[in-house]
Amino acid sequence: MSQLVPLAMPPQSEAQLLAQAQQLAGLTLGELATRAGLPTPRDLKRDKGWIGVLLERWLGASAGSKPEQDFAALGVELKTIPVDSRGRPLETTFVCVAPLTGNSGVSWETSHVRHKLNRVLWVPVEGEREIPLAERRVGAPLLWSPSEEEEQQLRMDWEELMDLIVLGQVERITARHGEVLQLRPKAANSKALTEAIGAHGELIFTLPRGFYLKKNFTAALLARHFLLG
DNA sequence: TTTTGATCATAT
DNA sequence: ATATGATCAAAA
Repeated sequence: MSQLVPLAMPPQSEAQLLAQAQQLAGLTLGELATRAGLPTPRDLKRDKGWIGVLLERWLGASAGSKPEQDFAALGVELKTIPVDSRGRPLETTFVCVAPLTGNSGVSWETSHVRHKLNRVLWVPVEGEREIPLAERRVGAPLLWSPSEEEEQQLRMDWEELMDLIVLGQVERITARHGEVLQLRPKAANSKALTEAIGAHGELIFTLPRGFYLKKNFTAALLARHFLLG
């Protein structure tokens, strides 16, 4: 009999990671926070990453803001995803910041997007704002890697977006570009600027951007899990 | 109601 | 400023 406690060390195998995640399914965020010794905020307005941090603790992720996969030894990334009562995503999923300079010769194969998404533990969490944060339940986890079709979709969008960035068109990119992967601001606020390439090859300053998975993509991946799994 | 653009907290 | 964790909220 193993008791329900946060993993004190990183899991040693995918099986151990998945088993721990499965133990959490059905429990509320309030229970998990209490048992992890964390206070539960009234809402997420000023604690947007709180659920992710809470689940990192429970699953023994190498804590904090290291530029690594959450489970470096396993090559696995953790993503919590807010879902509605039917299991459909309520938000897009941030993947990583987009490199706006130094992109000569970059390829999909060596991209940060592909690396981050190579292996992901998805943990759905009830996300409707009508449900008090402490009462929201954790769902069944899904250990996922992109199918050939999914990788192809991601690669097409990534290449389109990166082409525009390299050609100095970053400021013409909107969230409407891309079928499954989009580029949107990822910054503290609209005054934070970073270097990029301008339309005439010059250095410009623009908002930092991030790659996000659109809801159609994550919805399909979760649906496949719930229908087949 | 849904999506796009903006934003919040923390550590380094 | 960048990287971690994302959700908020104005606009369409």
